[in-house]
Amino acid sequence: MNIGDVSRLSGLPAKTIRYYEDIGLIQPQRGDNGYRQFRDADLHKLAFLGRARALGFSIEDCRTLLALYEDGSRESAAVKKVAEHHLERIDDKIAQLRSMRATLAELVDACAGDHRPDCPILDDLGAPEITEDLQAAVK
Amino acid sequence: MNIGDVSRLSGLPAKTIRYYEDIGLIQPQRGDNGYRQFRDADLHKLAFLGRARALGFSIEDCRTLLALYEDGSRESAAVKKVAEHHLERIDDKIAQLRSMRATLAELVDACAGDHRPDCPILDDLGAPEITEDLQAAVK
DNA sequence: CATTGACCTTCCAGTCGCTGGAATTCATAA
DNA sequence: TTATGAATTCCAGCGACTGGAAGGTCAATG
Repeated sequence: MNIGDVSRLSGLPAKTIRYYEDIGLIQPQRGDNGYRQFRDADLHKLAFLGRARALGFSIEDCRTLLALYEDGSRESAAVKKVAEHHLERIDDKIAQLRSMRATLAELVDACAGDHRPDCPILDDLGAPEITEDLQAAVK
Repeated sequence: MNIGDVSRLSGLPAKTIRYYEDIGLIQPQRGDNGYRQFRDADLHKLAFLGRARALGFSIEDCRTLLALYEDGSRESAAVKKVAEHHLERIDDKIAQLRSMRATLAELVDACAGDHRPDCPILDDLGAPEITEDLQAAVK
């Protein structure tokens, strides 16, 4: 199989596949013409990588997971540890985004969004210690 | 004020402040010794940028917001539009992360995490079409 | 006056995970 | 033969910084 075929089959761009070879995630053989020759095992690895990346695992995590995948004597605890750690990072990120979202939604709600210049969003960015709530509390 | 002072006051690393000057977000003056001289207005801008970045706005959004902030004749609709667009991107990101999280949590739950090699996480990454649910459905 | 140490400067390189583009070669069909 | 498409390598760029090297400046101390 040439790179175009595995690209179509795995759903990964050819550029990405070459990059994965560059960083040592896969080692496809080469034909006489210099073209990469992919076997089923290579395609399988690429599909594995595509799915791990879709779950948000970093490339280094993917490298680890792939090694565990190929190691018949692995302990599932090792895999679970990687996944749990990643899960925590995802949770952290979600929490951070939700906090941003909450603040931003409040500001968007408070903004008239008309032709006038008055804008609670800019007010907050310019001086967050004087928010509507605080102003209300002071009055 | 020197860069160390504004760094402490704004909470932004000095490196970041220099970077913001590089990309034209701020234009501090220079003293005879070549040191950047920050005025209150510069500090104010930096604080504004720090808060906008903390809400996840891109640098280009920040540039836009700063321009609107300094334009007394802006329309709040313009600000709101930027913020709403950003809110949508945040929502997209949260949705994507939650989807990842759900899949990953399922897999982590299904994994014994002991000394044995059997691992539903690797099974799924290796061949997602045969998940536990599907296996159950087939049986 | 010399030295120390904190602070400032610029510039270059690296991060992460690709992605785009240029220049070139190879394969295949009309 | 020629056109087209697919493959190759290499270099550069994205966003938003961050680290580090090499050197200049400042204030205080011995």
